[in-house]
Amino acid sequence: MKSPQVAFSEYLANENLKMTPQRRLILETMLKQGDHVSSEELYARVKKKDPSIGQATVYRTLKLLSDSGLVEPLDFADGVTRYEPSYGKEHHDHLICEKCGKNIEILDAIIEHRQEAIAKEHGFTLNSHKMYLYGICSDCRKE
Amino acid sequence: MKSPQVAFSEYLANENLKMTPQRRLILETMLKQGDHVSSEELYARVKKKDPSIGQATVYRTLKLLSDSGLVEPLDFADGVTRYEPSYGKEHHDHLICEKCGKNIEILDAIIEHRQEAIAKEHGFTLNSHKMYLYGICSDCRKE
DNA sequence: GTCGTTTTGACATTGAATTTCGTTGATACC
DNA sequence: GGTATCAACGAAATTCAATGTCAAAACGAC
Ligand SMILES: [Mn+2]
Ligand SMILES: [Mn+2]
Ligand SMILES: [Zn+2]
Ligand SMILES: [Zn+2]
Repeated sequence: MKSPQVAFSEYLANENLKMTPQRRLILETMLKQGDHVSSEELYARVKKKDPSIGQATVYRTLKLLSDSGLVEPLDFADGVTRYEPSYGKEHHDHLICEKCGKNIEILDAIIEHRQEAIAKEHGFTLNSHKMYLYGICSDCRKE
Repeated sequence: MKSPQVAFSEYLANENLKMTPQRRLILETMLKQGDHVSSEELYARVKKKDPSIGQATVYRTLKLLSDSGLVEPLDFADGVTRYEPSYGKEHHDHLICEKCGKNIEILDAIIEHRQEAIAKEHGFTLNSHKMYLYGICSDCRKE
């Protein structure tokens, strides 16, 4: 399997776009950062390495990373779009505590299978899905 | 089962809020309109009946209707929050064509059951969930 | 009627995300 | 080397849904 960096370079080349130091740094930071980062949060982190970078570039690059499938946009309903590295990673959904924000990654074969079946029943080819479960975790329930 | 109008009045009374002509009209229009309306769209429709109404009132009333459980906010990822009447209606999720926007309401007992089970496995009490399936419908695939 | 509270509509403000625009920087060709 | 071309950049302006502010109006209690 190609490295994310190579996959991104190939995507850019394919779209007649260029790999740049900024794009490289943003991808690098995103991969290190791990999960569920907002554009603002990523911008702050990137700025430490390269204070001259603009936040429009971070927004623009996150869009490129989404389009290329390297990164997945998430909607935890907290007012900002968050992202997680998705290249080479198994798909998963999220179980979120509405009180403390705790976020558990879940994957259920039965659900995934039913989603495909439902789409097929209605004549759809399924491209993607979003599923978020919202509740209260055991820690928060104790209080 | 109470009518939505009565249920809303009772909710308002319970919260020490008042039923007003504007709130009545907005609820009435929402119920007639049916499914998947944005606040702007609803505002346009309401304005025809009462041109003096302000759109802040529509936003405010939609919030009340959400809080009271009469209406459900939806996120079809098109940049605006949409709403549908939910009082007395069975919960459902959505299967959306990414090309033509066709929107099919779905409900799968197996999925709903698994969602509960997953939450329980992780010690969560499940409050709600969002599930959207995105794909291409058969009509759009023909072209 | 008066008083006190809630609601309203007009308007201003917020904040994430996008767009604009002049400059920078890489690549290609000579 | 020089220079023409064009994508990409950073700063700032703009967009747009949604929320907040505020003075006036409506309502209810008395
Ligand atoms: Mn995740
Ligand atoms: Mn629906
Ligand atoms: Zn919690
Ligand atoms: Zn379609």
